[in-house]
Amino acid sequence: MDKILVTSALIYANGPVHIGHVAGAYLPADIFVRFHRLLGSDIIFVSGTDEHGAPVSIKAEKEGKTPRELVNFYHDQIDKSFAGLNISFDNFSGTARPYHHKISQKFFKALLDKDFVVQKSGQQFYCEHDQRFLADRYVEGVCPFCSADGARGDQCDSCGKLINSIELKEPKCKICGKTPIIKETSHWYLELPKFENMLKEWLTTKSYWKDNVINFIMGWLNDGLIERAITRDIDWGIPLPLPDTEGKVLYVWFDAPIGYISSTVEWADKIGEPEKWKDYWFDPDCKLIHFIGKDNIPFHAMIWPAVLMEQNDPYILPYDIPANEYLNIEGSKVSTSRNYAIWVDEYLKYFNGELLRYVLAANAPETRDADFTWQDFQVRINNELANILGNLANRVFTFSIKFFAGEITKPLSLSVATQTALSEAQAIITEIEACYRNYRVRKTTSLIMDIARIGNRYFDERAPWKAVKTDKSHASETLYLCLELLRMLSIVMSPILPVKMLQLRKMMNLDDEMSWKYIPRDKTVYYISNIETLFTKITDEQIDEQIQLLEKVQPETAPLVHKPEIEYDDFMKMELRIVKVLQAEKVKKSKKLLKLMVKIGSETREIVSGISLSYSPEDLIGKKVVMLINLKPRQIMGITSQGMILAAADKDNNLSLITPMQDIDDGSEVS
RNA sequence: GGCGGCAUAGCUCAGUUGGUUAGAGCAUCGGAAUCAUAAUCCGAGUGUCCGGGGUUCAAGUCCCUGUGCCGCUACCA
Repeated sequence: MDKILVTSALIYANGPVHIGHVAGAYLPADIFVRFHRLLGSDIIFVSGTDEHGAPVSIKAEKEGKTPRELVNFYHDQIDKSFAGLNISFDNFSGTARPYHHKISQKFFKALLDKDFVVQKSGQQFYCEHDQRFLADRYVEGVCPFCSADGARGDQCDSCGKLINSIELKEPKCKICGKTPIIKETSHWYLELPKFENMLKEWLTTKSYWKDNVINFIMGWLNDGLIERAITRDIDWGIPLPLPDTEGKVLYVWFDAPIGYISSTVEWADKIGEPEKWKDYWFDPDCKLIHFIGKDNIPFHAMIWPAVLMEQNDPYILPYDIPANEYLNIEGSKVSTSRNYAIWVDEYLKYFNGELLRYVLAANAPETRDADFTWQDFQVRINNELANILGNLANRVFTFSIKFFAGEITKPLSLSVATQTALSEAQAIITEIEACYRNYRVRKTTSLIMDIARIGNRYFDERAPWKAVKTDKSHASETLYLCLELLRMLSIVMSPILPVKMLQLRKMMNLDDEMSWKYIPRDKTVYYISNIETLFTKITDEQIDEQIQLLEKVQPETAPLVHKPEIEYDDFMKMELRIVKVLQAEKVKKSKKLLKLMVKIGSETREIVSGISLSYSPEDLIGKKVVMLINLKPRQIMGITSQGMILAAADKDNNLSLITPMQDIDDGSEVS
């Protein structure tokens, strides 16, 4: 018997769940787990919310809550969303709980004692007013690269560039708004280079992994690994288990995967067998399987195994990491910051969770990004679930009741047509089993529908509505086989539609106990009663409503971060002029840069501008734009840039050059 | 610029280690049937498998190259 420990990626507890999360990490895991429960495998399924880190603190402060209150709020909301989708975790924990703190500290200590974690000092912003070090995201200022406003300490949203936070210009503390100072601090680093060979060797045993996972990791390994800081200076996190380290916590990406363990420990406690978690985590025959989205590959396939390798306890390493791709919505990428997503709690206000399970299973992003459209949702529900499957059940049930009082017994012998239909179905079921094992949910779904199609075809060919008038046993046999198919379907499809399949079984007076091995066990008599519609159709109006909701989504207008007031003289220091673009060409070996020759009245100058993604050289030649003339020249890709062209950038970094409304001579000053 | 991925029917996608005439569902068209949620079933058509070259008896599949899109990464305002 297989022993399996399944995890779904911990979800960040600063917002709700969207269907992309579900399609990538939760539904495939749940289907896999439910299938293995049918097989009788010894399997448990854990996950939880990732609750630490600066984004939680910042959001909590904005909403006037404590981090714990915020995290609890979202934990509950997320929990409800998963319940609405019938995701059957054995335990769904959170990383702010004592279990997790204890274990994470132990992990850190083990690595520290073995010198895989080392302390190093460096410089960081410190706010004297708030008396604490400021994590990257707690500092905002002017980007040192693009001079955009509102860049965070770790990254500038405007140019997308990663920033070494102390290089941020005009830094401001995000809590009090005051200017922080630079102060010496120290952090602990995970020495990943020491793991390089071990990881490479380990990965060679993973030939059965999905290509996307292996390729991604080998790319990183071949580039060489670098040490990474695993501590931060904030107060919302797991304190370091060391003396004199007040204000230092473990960085989320270090502690998050440990959440799988602490969730298992919590589960063992809940069932009253506190040591039971070791049966999984310490058993070399237990298969540890992480379901994640592709953005999580480096952590799960590299850092996490490295951390596990050097523990004092005999932890198992991941057996498989079936990472899924992304789910787009109506052809566009999900963007949580722009609120372009289908949130599960919203979805559940309109439709049954089982319907989403079906559509996401049928269109799972297994090998590449998939596209979710509401129209496809409607077609799949109406055409496949309602018409093919639901209607098969309905026509068989109503017929049975109408002509046989709902009682159908097994015939003494089966005709050739019946045997053929049966063996076709059995062949498909064998295939389905293999697909479930290999996480091929998409294929599984279509195979299941094929069984229902066999039922419909067989029913039509046998025409029981005619036979019932002349040969009742012929009609009865037809119904019997269809009921058998429905019974098999109720088992085979239960990992995908657990609740609907129970509902189906109830109408057939079958009990809730299901097992894969029961599939071939035919019933001698069926009693049909209390039939109801399994799947109702979705109307065009309902779909239009959803599409409109999606289109209505307004970009969340983030609060503006203002710079300090300046004097008129400060402004007048800038020499802004209209210039005419004479020449423009792409800078070789660069993706974003254009080299421009511009005319400023009597002068011409050469400048480099990072606008290539929004403008091609032909767009620019002859155009008049605004330029900052007296910016200190700078060498960029071997070219001296003597100034800066002004352009506005939106959230997605689409650029728009500033041009004069009416034609005006180049060289004209702007003020 | 480097690394990786993707490109197949009107749409969404399958195509296993190269091997008959490249498939499914949806949509479209024609027909059958009337038990059923107007549901079902049968039949039909549709393809420069992104372009170009190569290896092979044989290429959607392997190699090279070009184009387009995506991701990571580098330079960068």
